[in-house]
Amino acid sequence: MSLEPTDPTLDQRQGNSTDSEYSSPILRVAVAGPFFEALDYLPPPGIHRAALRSGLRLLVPLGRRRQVGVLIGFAEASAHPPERLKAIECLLDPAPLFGELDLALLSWAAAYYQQTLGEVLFAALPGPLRKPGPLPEPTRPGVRLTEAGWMLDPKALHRAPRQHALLEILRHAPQGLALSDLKSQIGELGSILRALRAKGLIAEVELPAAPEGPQVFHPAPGPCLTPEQAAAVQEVQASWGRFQAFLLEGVTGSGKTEVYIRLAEAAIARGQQVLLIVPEIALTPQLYSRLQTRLPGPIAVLHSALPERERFNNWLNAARGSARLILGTRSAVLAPIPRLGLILVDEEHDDSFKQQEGLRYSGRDLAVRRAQLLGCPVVLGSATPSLETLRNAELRRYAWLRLTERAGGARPPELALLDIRNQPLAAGLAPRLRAEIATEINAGNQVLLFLNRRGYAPVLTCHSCGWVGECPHCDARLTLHLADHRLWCHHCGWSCPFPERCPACGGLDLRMLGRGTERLEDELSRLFPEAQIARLDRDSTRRRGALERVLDAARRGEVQILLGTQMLAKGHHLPRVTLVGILELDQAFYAPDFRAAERAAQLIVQVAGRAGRAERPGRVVLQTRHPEHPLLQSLLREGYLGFARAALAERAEAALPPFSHLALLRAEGPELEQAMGFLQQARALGERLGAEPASVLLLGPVPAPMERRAGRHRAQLLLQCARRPLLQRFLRDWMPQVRALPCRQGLRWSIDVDPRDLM
DNA sequence: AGCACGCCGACT
DNA sequence: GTCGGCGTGCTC
Repeated sequence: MSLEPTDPTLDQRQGNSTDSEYSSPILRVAVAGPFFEALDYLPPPGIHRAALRSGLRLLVPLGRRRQVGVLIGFAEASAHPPERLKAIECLLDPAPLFGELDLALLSWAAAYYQQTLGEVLFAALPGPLRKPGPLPEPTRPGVRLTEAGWMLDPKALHRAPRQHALLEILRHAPQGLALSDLKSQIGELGSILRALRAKGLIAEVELPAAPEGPQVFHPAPGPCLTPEQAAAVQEVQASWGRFQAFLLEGVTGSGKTEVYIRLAEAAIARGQQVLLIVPEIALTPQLYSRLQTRLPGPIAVLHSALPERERFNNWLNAARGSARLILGTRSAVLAPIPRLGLILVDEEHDDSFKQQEGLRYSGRDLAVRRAQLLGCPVVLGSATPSLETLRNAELRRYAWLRLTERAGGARPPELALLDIRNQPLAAGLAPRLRAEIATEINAGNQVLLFLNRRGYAPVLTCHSCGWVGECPHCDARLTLHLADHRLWCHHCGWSCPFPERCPACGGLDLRMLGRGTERLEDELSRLFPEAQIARLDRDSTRRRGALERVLDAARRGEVQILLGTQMLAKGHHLPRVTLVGILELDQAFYAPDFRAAERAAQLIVQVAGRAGRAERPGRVVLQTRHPEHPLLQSLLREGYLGFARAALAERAEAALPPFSHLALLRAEGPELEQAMGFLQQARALGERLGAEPASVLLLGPVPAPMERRAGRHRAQLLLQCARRPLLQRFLRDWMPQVRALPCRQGLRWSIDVDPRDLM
């Protein structure tokens, strides 16, 4: 029978026909591609209507290609010309991967962040499911005996007992055994496997993943809750089954994690799944092992650094409901979780929740939105809540839970400003800080020094002619790294060998100005020759496990001075530290970026939180040339909340977030004029949109703060609006027009809704 | 994003 | 005379 209606009157008849093929509704399908809305398809012939359920992956024809799509809904009619509708090719999954609420979240995210549905979808799907193919069965890596392995005389390996033992075990498992099972039987086996593989006795196999059914666990008992923790747990439990956002404001060491665990326990006991998102991959292993001893049932870890297969298995366990707790970084908030009943966001203030490339979204904000869609509680935890979350708590949109005591009765660190104007500095340290460091070291304590700049020196200059080393591709100075004797651009990654002579005048008097962590380490070793010094920054921790090694050494007390960048601020337990010195954070309080002061205050409090976590009291010394700065003063006198109050007053004054909402249109190209021209046109379109959304302010375009970066010239147009819905409506009307603008060669642009910074 | 179509320079 | 450069436009 023909399915080619060309006459619209035919359509009429077909609409009324009883033939199910003609009366079937339109399928709305999200496909990977530049589509901001779902595409309409016809059902495939010969498939029963009931088999078509939203959340299924489909194979759809698109142009002359076939693409993966996800069925997100049904419609009675299509806006697309009916004769041009195609039928879907086939179903790819036996059962839907996404539930209605998962899909609602993804569609909402695409619309809110002005991204294509496909982009959001692909961010939500693990790699193997993005390819057009049936749902692969989850596997885990294993080994089995080869032909040679079976033939081998067991006596042949009498001089390698461990290899022999492994072969004996494998003889009883013709299908092979999973590496994880082998490991639990004979411990570390990397070298044994390598040896046997080299002899051709074993081969790798893919084994079916163990079914992650409910297992019998005997969770370790937790500590007694403090009254504050108990109250927090109780208050969240009072809102089971309905939407409520909570700010869990807990000073460092107050036991926020214990509150998460108790809540997760309770949700799991109700048969629900729990989502816990954390800002950094580095924080997951520690947290994972702690959760594992306390919570029943499988935990699925989801982050991008996981091997693809493992990530896929875990994703599937989340999607099929067998994982009880999903622990992940921001992208985990997009994963389908059918019985999700509680969402926890740890360190909610952290910038890394906002993805900066490609799909720009805030994991934290999506977590709140997801809880709202689901009707469940969401807990945002932090010692230093973001100003927007504090504002929401102040307005009672979020319930405000506070943990003010440190668990175990540890004293909070004392914060002091040290005015370094007119002070003779050595290694960048004022005499008083040097003296305090010496005292602590001599008393057998640890000192932590924070300097947020890696490398040896941020500037290399010629004393004869004034030449300064600059990146050929960026508007930035080159940082000198002595370890590899090179100059590096920290913005684009370009580098060159350290010059022998001045490239401009040939002079030999090249001087290194300023100080990074590498130089600080160098100078400290001369100031405190007997002290063991360890440095933690991206350069020193490049090798796998280096970070943990240094932290372990510090915890064992083998290190007296620990110095590093903001890497030090992130949740690591350093109970022996009694003195924290913060060098050079002044720039942050005067930086053009409106969030710089907030970030600096958070950093100070977080770094301070490393000190005196055990029975030893901690002291924090902040070196500054601006001890009178009002924000610094409020932080010193009234703590983080006092700072936040002052900073919020400044934001209100300037109508900056959270008192307004922003979107940033960025453009970059080989020439600045192109980028500016594009934004100029975009602005003109916005102005013509005119009268009604006049409440949206268009500011710019202006060149970006660092105009040239990686050889490209960048500019930006800022949108500011007092009310989020108005800004959203404006974007909805404006962006389609912006997308239609001609995009001349080499020009790239992107829209960033709720930008974290304006750089 | 792919992958077509389309209209102008250096090759057999 | 073609092979191929990537500018423009479409995909339900």
